[in-house]
Amino acid sequence: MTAAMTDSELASIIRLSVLRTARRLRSQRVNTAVTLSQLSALVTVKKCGPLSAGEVAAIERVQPPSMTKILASLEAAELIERTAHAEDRRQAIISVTDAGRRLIDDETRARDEWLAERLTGLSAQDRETLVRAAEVLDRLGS
Amino acid sequence: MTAAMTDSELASIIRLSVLRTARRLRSQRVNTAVTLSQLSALVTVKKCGPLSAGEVAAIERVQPPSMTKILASLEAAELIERTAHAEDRRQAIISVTDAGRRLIDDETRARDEWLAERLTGLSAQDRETLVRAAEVLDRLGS
DNA sequence: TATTGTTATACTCTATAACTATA
DNA sequence: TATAGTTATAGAGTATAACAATA
Repeated sequence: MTAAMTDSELASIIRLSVLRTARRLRSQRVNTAVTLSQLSALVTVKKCGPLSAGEVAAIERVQPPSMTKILASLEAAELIERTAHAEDRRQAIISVTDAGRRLIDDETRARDEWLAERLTGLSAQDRETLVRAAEVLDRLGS
Repeated sequence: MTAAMTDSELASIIRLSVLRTARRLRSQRVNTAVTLSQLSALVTVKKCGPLSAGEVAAIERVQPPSMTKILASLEAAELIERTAHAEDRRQAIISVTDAGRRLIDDETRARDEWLAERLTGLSAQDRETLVRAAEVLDRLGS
């Protein structure tokens, strides 16, 4: 039956499912320290090493002005820091502070509680499906 | 390797993937007739038959005041209509108008274009994974 | 009193347009 | 001129608290 599904039908199913799941994840206000968008950017900087603001925006798939705001709040909270670029004074190299690393650990754990609880009830096959789907979704946009 | 993955690790992967995909889907401003949240509610009313406002909010997993706004805009655009409930005058029964049905067809096609384009490039196995993942995700929150 | 829904308000998220500083 | 980033502004999306109407 999946074989008979058109791209448009498949797209509709995925779109609605992703939208609703994202809504539920975003509404998990477990800890008011940082928002989900801030946490996501912070994780990216930690994972992908020191980056310029533009590079973080590209990876997170938001426009530069949106990232400016996110980074400003992270910097104000001393979760990231900026150091001068050696050759280009327009750019600043952004890296995660020790406090940022600690917060990622705490916040990720707290935020994932809701999701992890439900994942516990899944079969090994369902879990495998989700891991593969995450990989496929990430590949879609690149 | 998936077997060795903790719930928290799995949750992180899914959370980031869903967040970024949702961002991309939402930013698809292909047609300014309705927003993605409005379209989603409209599709729900069409699919699940005539519903009260509270029922739509529950299915869409938003709080009642959020749905009030969404429904008000849909009604102003004459995409839905309300009829009195036979027994309970607090409720109004919401249904999709003919214009609403036409808009769903047009808008869904336009919005899914971006996604459908990318889905075309996927293997049958990847498509199958996405369909199954959508089912698992929908099941998670219920 | 309990339930359904709305109004008032505020905050998050994100975008586009215009601007500054540097290359 | 072109590029990296920021500031200004606005609109979408959603929530909580307080309220009104009806059961």
